[in-house]
Amino acid sequence: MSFGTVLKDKRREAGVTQRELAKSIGVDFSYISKLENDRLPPPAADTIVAIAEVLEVASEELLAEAGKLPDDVQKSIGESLAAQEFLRDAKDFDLSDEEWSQMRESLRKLRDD
Amino acid sequence: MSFGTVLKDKRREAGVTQRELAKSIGVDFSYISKLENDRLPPPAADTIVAIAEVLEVASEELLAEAGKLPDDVQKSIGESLAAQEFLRDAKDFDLSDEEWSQMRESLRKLRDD
DNA sequence: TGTTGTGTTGACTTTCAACTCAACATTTGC
DNA sequence: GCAAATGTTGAGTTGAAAGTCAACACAACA
Repeated sequence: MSFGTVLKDKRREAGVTQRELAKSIGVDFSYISKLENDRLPPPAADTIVAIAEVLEVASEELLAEAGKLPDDVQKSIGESLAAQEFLRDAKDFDLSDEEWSQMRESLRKLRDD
Repeated sequence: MSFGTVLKDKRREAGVTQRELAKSIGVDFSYISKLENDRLPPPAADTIVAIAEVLEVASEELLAEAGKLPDDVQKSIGESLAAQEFLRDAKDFDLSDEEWSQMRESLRKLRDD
């Protein structure tokens, strides 16, 4: 499932035309067409987030398909040495979805005093 | 402490000239000069990693100063929906260094059964 | 049948990242 | 104090990201 395929499916589920979607995020409609047919690489993270908002889907879904991180997340973890160290380890461990989910739990526990 | 300042300090500590460093990573020496004086934005993540290797410093240190993630980490977490969800939460929590360190501990515990 | 709404394609543009090249300036060792 | 080593600066290059614009295709339906 490519980014284009997912985008096309989600857009249709939302009952929106390419022209409508394009207008509401401020790009040319032909650009949407090319994305849906994988003629162009996925757009910038901001644009993906804007698309997700219009189509009312979780932005992470489209972002992951595109292999991009939202800009704010990218910035906050990129600037933190401690976060970088964590991510290096996490990458080396090659966590499963289930394990990432458990890490989310650990996060929550860290905070719910 | 800018990227340039850190680079200059680390390079001098390593006892290496701009021309030597430049040659060993395959860029022009004038580029190193501009980086050290913050006349240009930090280089691509790959280049930063290459610099760190030559200077024998932990790449994370320079990467964090530049606000960049190494390409392999970027790729592996960018493509994972579960990782994205974790990072969204982590960013919202705005973890301290100490807390990131604890998360690393949780990671380790997840694996050493 | 023709016109309206929707999607596709090719060629081009604009901006930026990541540099290089040539010239000049400054510092350091003798 | 001068020559060699080292560092700085301005202008230009190259390639890729993120699109635009104009033209055409196609389906459907009045």
